[in-house]
Amino acid sequence: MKAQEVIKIKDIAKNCENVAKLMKAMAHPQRLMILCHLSNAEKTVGELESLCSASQSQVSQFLHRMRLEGLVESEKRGQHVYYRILDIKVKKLISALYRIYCS
Amino acid sequence: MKAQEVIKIKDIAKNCENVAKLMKAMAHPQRLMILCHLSNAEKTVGELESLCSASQSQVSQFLHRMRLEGLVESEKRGQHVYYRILDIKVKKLISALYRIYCS
DNA sequence: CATTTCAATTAGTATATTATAATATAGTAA
DNA sequence: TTACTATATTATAATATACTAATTGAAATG
Repeated sequence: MKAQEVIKIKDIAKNCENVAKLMKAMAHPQRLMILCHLSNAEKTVGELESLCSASQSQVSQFLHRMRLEGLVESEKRGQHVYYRILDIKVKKLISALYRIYCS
Repeated sequence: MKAQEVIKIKDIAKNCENVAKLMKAMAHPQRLMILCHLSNAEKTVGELESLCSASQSQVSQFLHRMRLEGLVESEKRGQHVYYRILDIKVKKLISALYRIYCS
């Protein structure tokens, strides 16, 4: 991070609604975990279920919400539904979080 | 951003609770706006009130919450209470958001 | 066709969040 | 003391979110 990066408030202001909305959608331990897993590769609902130790219903509901908000997209192939990240901003943000928290 | 940065899930997993908590605290249009203003310089409650077009009560409650969660700290000087960002991670995250959304 | 598997949906309850309005406190100035 | 300014607190109502359990749907397999 640049030491003294000046945030131009006008630039942020017009985006605050959108940014806050995205953050809100991500701001849940298991939704965040789901996104982290998806940021590496697409996964099926069942895989996410065990990876995130959440119930089938919960995972399905989390994914539903995140699909509605444009964070992820799904595709049915064979007997599974594969989910992957749709919004590139989500990937960027996950990377940023990774750098901030895991370095 | 590196094109194909691999997120190590184990690293994230143990932090998901904390990261989600921080994001949740930031994930509100006006709280985010407050933090953006504070990321440039400390401000009084009254200043934030007009900068963020929120009611006195709202700003006070937002600040209270964010103080409880360790995002900001306050100091009384003269007749004003000055707030500033306490958690360096908040500054880093705001910078990251700025880069993602405003470039 | 019947069964199984994977996923989505629905309903119900509990909890959290938000906005608003009203009131309280603390410090300063007159 | 009174009045004023800055900030905090409280109560309430409306809305949103989260969790659980149960049901449903649809495709695949026997």
